[in-house]
Amino acid sequence: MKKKASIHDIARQLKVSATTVSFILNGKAEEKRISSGLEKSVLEYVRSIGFQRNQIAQSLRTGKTKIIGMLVEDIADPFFSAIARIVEEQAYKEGYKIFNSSTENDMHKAKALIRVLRERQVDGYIIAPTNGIEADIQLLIEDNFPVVLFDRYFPGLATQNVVVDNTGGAYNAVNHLFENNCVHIALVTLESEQVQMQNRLNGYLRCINENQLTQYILRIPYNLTHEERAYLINSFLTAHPALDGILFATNYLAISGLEAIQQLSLSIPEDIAIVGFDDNTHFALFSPSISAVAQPIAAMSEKVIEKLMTRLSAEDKTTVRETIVLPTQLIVRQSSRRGSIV
Amino acid sequence: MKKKASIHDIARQLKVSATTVSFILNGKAEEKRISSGLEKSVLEYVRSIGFQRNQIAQSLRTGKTKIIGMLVEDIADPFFSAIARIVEEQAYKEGYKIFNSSTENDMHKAKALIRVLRERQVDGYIIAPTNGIEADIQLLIEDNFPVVLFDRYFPGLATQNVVVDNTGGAYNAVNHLFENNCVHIALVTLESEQVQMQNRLNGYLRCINENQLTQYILRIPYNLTHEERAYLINSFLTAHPALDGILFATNYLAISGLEAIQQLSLSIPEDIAIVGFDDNTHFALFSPSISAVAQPIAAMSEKVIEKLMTRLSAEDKTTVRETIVLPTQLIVRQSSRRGSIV
DNA sequence: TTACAGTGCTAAATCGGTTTACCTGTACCG
DNA sequence: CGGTACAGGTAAACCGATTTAGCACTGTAA
Repeated sequence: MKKKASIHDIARQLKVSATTVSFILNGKAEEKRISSGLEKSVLEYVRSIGFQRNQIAQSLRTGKTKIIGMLVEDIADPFFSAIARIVEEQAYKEGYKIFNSSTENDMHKAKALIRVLRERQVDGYIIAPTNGIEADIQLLIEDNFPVVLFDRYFPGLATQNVVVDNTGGAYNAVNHLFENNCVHIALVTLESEQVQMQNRLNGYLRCINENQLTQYILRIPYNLTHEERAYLINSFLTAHPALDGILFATNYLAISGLEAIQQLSLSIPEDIAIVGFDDNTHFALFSPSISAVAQPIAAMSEKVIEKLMTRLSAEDKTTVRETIVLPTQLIVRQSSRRGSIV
Repeated sequence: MKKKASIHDIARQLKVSATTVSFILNGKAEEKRISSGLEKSVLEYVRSIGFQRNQIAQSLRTGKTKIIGMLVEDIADPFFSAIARIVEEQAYKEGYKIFNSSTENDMHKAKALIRVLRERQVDGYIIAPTNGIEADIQLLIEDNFPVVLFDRYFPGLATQNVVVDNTGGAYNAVNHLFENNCVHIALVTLESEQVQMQNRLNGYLRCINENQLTQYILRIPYNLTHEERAYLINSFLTAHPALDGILFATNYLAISGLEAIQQLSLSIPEDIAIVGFDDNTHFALFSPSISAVAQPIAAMSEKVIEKLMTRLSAEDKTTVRETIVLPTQLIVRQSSRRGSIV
């Protein structure tokens, strides 16, 4: 392995000091009163040997790694991977790299990952938090790290948060089902105390109560397989034959629900109308196509990285507490169109 | 921001040398003849203050960052994100983190990303290469970096490669269509010289020739939108009304193809039978469900990381050239079942 | 008594940058 | 001529770990 040239090697070759080379490479030639002749010849030499600075050494000295730690639920989930993609791209433009990790919504994994990220000296954090890591995040804040939470957050923490209007999105979806002649509308959700799930539940309940309907709620445990979820939904549908509309609180619950509905040979939307929370590229191509509450993924990602970058480059290191709520959009497709009551 | 404790701070507190602390923290106490009493009290103190070593400093000194650079085509693509997930998990177990970046199959982006990863001193590379970066990878090899290519590779390079049997997979898919009574079978593929696409083409051609069928090939440029692709496929189908079977060479081509077929109101599989290359969780839920050539994603990911880890921990730094070809599996669903010729 | 081995521990160099504090020489001013 | 300002640079400390070489002491055998 060829030994890589260092700034000192360059200095030696050109018979100048390493300080000078460093100044020039950092564009401080003028500020530090290096003659433009010398500047030019150093830059020329640096280019000619294809020098690349060692970022590790730089990080050690400056205390800045230009790395952002990101914790998502599952990087293979289309929602999170779409966000990761945009965040990575924006960060790249600012010279940052991302350490991305999947928590699987497991608090112990999340805690361990935060620990690793701290050892790695990341400059800031983007986290879709699991339950039970409130204290760990509090410690990050106390140590003055920029932290942006997204998708869900802890109301008690002084973080910057970027979420969607889960309550409104769920309300609109249920209301849409009601307007399409559904009167026994169920919510299939996760057994989860996370704020985004609570809000989807709240939106559902608000609409149910406003219209004096009966509530039907199925709570599915988090770590089940697709088949197990489909089985539970199947049983639920069988137990409540009156159901004529369902809001699925997540993307993959909708997928499992479709499976169950197929098993029972119910037809959509005639027997039962459905809407999913969180849209999916494929929903438009199912037949019938699936209605969904779409989250503004690009806008979310950009807000997340924008907020983090602002904190990272801020002189003022005081913590900011701010929650940005982005609107959802109900995309009506075939699965929920049954002609309105009128 | 609380100043984090360093190994020197610990040494000062305990009135021992930093050397001693370092030895103990690295489990070399016995080897370096540190008394077990001292070892215990250092470990105790370290635990009590929740000390975390600075990995940056460690990396600078040892020359190992324990970071792997990974280049995929698009981290938001389900194929790549599924692989990224497994690779990340395995790497984590060995104490490695991953820098993941999307090349968008753009050679300039890929080159720039490799440069960044080098500056960041990553220990090894996992790359789904784009065209035109053969030379850049060659440089990595010359500098003795472990490099594992996957999904596609350059036959001329001394890398370790993990790919699937693209030729066989395509052959089987076409053969399956033929056995299901298709006689005008098209291949819808990308305008790409990459080896995996060439091999899918070869598999198609082999089966077409063996059975003396006519070849119909549509090559779609790489960077089109879903709508543009659907439009091209629509025109192609219109121009060749005799077609009764299609193999789509990628996941998203199949999706765009479905759109085109819907537009033309053709019924699947009666009018036209289809098979996609690369399976998708949702294909089973379409109606009709979509047949696909499934790639062994878990096996690929594990091979990739296993090969890289072996090279990383090898004493012997000589380059290994090896290509692992994993089998694909044809998953027959409704979209291609039309009763055989018999 | 000397020499040698082993025990227990540490000083200092090192990795490759950045940054602070200062040095030397020349020009200019009054 | 003395003093000041500025141009053009550099030496050395520093970031926080690892690692090499070796020091001081004790015990033991010749």
